[in-house]
Amino acid sequence: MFPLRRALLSLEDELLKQRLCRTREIEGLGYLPYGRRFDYTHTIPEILAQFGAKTAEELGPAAGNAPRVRVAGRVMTKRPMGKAGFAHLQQDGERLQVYVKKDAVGDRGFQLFQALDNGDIVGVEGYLFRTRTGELSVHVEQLEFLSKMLLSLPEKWHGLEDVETRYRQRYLDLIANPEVRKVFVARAGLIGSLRRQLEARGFIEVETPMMQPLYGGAAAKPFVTHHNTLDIDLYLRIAPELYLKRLLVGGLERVYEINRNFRNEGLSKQHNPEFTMLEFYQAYTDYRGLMDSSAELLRQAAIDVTGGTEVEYEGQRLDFAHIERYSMREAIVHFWEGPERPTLENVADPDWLLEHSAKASAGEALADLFERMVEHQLIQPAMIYDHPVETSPLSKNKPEDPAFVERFEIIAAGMEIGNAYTELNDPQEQRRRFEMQLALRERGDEEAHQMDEDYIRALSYGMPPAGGEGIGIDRLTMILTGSRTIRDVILFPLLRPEGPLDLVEKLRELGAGGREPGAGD
RNA sequence: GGGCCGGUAGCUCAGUAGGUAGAGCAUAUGCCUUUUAAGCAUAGGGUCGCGGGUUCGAGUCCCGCCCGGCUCACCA
Repeated sequence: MFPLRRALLSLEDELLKQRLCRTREIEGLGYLPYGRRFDYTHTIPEILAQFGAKTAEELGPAAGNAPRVRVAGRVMTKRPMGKAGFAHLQQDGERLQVYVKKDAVGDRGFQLFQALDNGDIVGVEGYLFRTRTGELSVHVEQLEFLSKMLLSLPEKWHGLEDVETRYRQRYLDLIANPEVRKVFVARAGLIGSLRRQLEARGFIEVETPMMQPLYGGAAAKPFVTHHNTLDIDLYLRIAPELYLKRLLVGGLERVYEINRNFRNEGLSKQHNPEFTMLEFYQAYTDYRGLMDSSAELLRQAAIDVTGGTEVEYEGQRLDFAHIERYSMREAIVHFWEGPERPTLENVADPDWLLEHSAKASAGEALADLFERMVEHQLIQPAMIYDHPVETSPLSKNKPEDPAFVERFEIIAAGMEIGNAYTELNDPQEQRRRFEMQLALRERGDEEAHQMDEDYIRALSYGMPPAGGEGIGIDRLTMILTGSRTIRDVILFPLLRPEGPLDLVEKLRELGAGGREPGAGD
């Protein structure tokens, strides 16, 4: 019986088969196809930095004092020419050319060079020189094999363009598209900058539960999971806020956490279900104090990541050295989009507000108008302060106007990138706010805050007056790196799972020396 | 979830009016000891996202589905 299968190998199978043969060939030459430790003298970027400006004369005569180096990298291009050849090795997003000549590496070394495929990882030892065309290169005297690429590299000229593949196989994106690496290096730089600045101000980094029995600190739908031994449902946190403020009660007066939040909501250019937030809490300050300190935090972060305070984003220059401040009412009047620009009297008039929004209360209507008519107009970084109490269940009231709270949001490029307020520390008032939220919940608002009695208990032990702030790391990274979508600043953004790949089966078949178990004859 | 757009060789892309599926890169073989999108010659490589329908004939037209992108809704 002949099992049904395609008569010919597909191209992909053929490439895989060829490369598995190559693996045996490399073994036959006495090299490990998956090598071991390789001590290099320089990384490729180090070589380029150190010797990139040196002339051929400065590098020295070939056999003489030319700098000797050991470097490793992935073969990105290979140009064999008879009994010699060139290749570019890539490491840390940068490339260095190597020149491999049969006379210099010997028969076995040159056979290995001939067996190299694009994508393989090798180590070389030799001396630096400049080619006839002037390119800094390693004249290889010893070649070592470090790792085999069995599949094939994306096209050398266009790189990897397919967005879906870029996200699903980010490693390929990182190999093929050097600018992608820069984005993630910048992201790490942003987080480093924020940590350094906070540490310098006496903040300590803490970690609070990601799995919580009650979810709070934001208005969002949660993910639910289950702990078997305790047999309880837990929520992946939508925010760390209520835990961080418990730490204020405990006397950790300056704390911060940089970690993931999870919100079970839609995906968009600005939303990924898991996203990274910096939250920090500082005892004895208030939202005015935070406005000043976060202006400095952002200014310095922009400098640390981009080298300056002005950032180009989607054709606009954003200036992080001058962050304007508007009250929410002022912002609505100032940035109103469309006809019939309201006056400050209008936006202070509950009747006018309720006429212009479908929301149930004047405060919610104000916030609704701000989001609908104004937020996306705020391109330059801005702080919008004095939010209505209805939408801010954890913020402290303004003493002169209890319908408003001491809160501000940081908006840039039309996106909310931060949210901060003077923390409500009165347990009685907090209880009333939770009760307001419960009333909303009973009216069907799934995202209204839950009653968190343990949090009320913590406040009842006395929380110092404090200010707290959250900054969306992903969105800030977008702005500082010019990324149009949040998926471009998250290494592995959420996608629907793809179907079976069949790779394991192919490897099983080809791994058995190309024989197909059950193929019969 | 709605609307619009897309999925063709490993990669980047063409594919006219419905008439035997193409290019470049990559791969294989040969030549080539300073090339660089190396070059020259030759060759192989396709479930046209999946399934159904219309038709003598479908990559192309129709229907359903899968995956992705944009957008709207949602996301205080």
